[in-house]
Amino acid sequence: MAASLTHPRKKAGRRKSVAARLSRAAPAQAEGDRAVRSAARRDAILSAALEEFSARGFEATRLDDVAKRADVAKGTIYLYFRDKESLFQELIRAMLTPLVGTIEAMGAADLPISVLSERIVDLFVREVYETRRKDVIRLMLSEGRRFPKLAEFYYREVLSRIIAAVRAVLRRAAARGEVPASLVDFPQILVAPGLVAIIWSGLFERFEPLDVRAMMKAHLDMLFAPRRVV
Amino acid sequence: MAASLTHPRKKAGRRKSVAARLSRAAPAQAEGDRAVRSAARRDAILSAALEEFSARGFEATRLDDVAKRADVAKGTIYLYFRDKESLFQELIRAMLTPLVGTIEAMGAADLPISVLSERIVDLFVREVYETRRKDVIRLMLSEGRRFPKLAEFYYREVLSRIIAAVRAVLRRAAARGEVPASLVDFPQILVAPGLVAIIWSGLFERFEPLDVRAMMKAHLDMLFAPRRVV
DNA sequence: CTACATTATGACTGACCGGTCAGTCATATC
DNA sequence: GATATGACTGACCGGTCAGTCATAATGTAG
Repeated sequence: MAASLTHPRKKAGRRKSVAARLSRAAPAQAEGDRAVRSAARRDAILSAALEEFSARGFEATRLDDVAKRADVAKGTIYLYFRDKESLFQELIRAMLTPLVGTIEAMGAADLPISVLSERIVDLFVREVYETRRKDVIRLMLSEGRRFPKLAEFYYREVLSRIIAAVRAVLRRAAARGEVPASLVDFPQILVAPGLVAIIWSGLFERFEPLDVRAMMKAHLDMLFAPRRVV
Repeated sequence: MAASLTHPRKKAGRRKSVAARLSRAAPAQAEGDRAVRSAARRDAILSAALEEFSARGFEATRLDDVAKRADVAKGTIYLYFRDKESLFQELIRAMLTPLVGTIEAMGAADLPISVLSERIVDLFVREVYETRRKDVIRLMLSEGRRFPKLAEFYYREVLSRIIAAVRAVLRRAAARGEVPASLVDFPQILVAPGLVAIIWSGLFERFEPLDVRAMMKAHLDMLFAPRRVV
């Protein structure tokens, strides 16, 4: 499965010719071939959906457009997903679930604050901000409210685990006196500027650009600065 | 116009009877009476729109429902607003514009950081978080992307002025060494937890409640804590 | 009280779109 | 070569809803 979601929106001739080409190329794995092509289609649909949903939002996205973009008939979508909402949720799940492991891994290594700070910024910028995940998170923020199921899934499977990992790191750092203890109570503070940057980039970037890296760095420097008084 | 936006959703009999009642009650100010009733209707519509929009989002909100809630026929809405989008934008404008003055006023007084910190939290909680403005800001975040005009208006008339006011305060504080200089470059950091709290309350409050006051307090304490090194 | 103006109404229209399903055709199987 | 399979298609249907407009109610002036 492992959705690649990169499908480069090829014009492509009729499916006929594609199939014809493939049929002789790999006659051995008829079974596997099917599965592969099926997964590819699913990915194409998810990728098209990502594009459309993040450009227009859930309600305004037409499944006709998703189909067109994925080079697929509308009916095909319904072979892979129960309905529009299901497609939407699947998209978010596929994009955000992998983040958890990455972050938990980072939390496992017990690093000094100075290194950690850099890692956090890097992880966020490279794995989220410069990625389609930025759009997916934006979608989550915008539409989550109208999909309680989705919000719940996201909280249970993603957010709560990320929070737990971050807390663990913060707790150790706090014990060493590297960060204020109250940060352990509100790990949200740590990521707040990241979220604000995502929002800002969608709404106001064109009026006033924002240097995410610099902002996060500045923020972490403030949080992690050595104190006179604890 | 000064939209009150509080209209308590009265069932109310047919307009006929209301008018009949009023017609004898205040015959003197025919002119003023009209203007007053007209403004009241406008407010009723805005108030109903706020309710519906913030419950369902822009696209999913039916003008039929807004009309019903405002105790008005659908056509009446079109006497006061050009179209659905116009109603939406007007709503946001009416709710958020007043904030600017309040914040600029706060910025004018040159207060020590300890007092200021408290004021900021208080202002946010009392004027936004415990208010319908929270919902309006949520709407702005969710839908702003699909209304570039709205985002631009909001940036020009509200955000940029708030940022300017906040920057002025921060600059003075930084000069006194009370806050890190980099905070002047990224005033967004100051409000980031407030925004996160708004988002959180909409999506995850039911799983894990969040004490906004405490979080903002904690955050500001970190930003404003005395440093060993500048 | 009549005539005219203003304001309000809600039935109606037409575009739009999610979801369906009868039919097609490439491929697999015999 | 003949037959079976099921992935795929896209025209179509039914419901929805923003926006319109003919009509009605209310208010004003003479």
